Amino acid sequence: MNEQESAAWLGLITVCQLLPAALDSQLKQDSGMTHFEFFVLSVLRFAPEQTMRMTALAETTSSTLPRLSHVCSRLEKRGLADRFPCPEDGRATNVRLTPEGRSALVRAMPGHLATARRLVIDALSPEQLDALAQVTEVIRGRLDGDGQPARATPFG
Amino acid sequence: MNEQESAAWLGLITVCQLLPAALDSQLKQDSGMTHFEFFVLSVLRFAPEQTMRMTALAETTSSTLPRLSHVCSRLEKRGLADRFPCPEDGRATNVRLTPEGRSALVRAMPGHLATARRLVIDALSPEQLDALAQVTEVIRGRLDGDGQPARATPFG
DNA sequence: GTACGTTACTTGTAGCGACAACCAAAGCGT
DNA sequence: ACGCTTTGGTTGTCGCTACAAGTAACGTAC
Repeated sequence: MNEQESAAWLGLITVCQLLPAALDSQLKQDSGMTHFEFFVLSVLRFAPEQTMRMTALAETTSSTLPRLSHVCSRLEKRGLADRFPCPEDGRATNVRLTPEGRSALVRAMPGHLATARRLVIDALSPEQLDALAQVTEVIRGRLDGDGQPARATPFG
Repeated sequence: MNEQESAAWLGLITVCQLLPAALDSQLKQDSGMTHFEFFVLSVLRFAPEQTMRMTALAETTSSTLPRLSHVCSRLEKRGLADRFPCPEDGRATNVRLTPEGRSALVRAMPGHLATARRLVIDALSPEQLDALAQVTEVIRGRLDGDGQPARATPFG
């Protein structure tokens, strides 16, 4: 690894360690919820009927099904969401954002948005934002197409 | 948040969620250690005498002291590191990389490096790597100077 | 219609990190 | 020398996530 590469790598893993902690900390303190919980509620909010299947929700939140299941249990216990069996598929479960969930989300929004701006968005130029979006998209592609590929050349 | 901003933000938090998991998974599977443990060993390796104070190690690994303490306990239990009181300061503790720790690190290196290349480094152009290094550096600065500032204007 | 495999979730367990409480040694003022 | 504060670290508890195992419903082949 040359100097440029290790600078980028070290920077990335450092941010990956610190940023989630900072987001969790702010949301936990100000709104009593995890960043992941916040994210789940956010996604639900823009779904039709504020409702989604567990699998779909897990996919769009880049999470695993067990994790989401646990999180939904907590949200349900707090009255922020509720689950009911899917009418069309007896195996599936639907999660729905409750009015309380929606209002909790709305209350949490400004503080979280301010944090996002302060820590990241307002710190970067438009060009840097663009570059960040591109870079993260590329990495996301690699992470999705994971498993054990490794060889990318057509002659592998 | 405009489209550009939300693309960058969403991309970043997604990567922050997936990348650490991927790194942990690979290292756990192939070498039986966490990415953070690997990182700690890596830092120790290049310290004089392969030795560092807990506080200094916590700082350079961007971690908290309690966390590092727990991790060092585990490493010590596995014989990869050992701790001894600092001669110059009775309050302080020194951590040292053992020969076994060094060899475990060396064994884990190639696989981890390959993963880093596959998921991130080889996926990006030199310009993108540069941009990534810059962006993460800026964010790191914001995260460090955290606490409760928020107001940056001289008239705040 | 029944056996088999797959899909969709849930639950239990174990491990790691955050936070707070704690203890001990230094530094400092008097 | 004596307290007070600060610094350096450890320990205990709780909450969250990963992983594995379990359950239930669906689809399909026979």
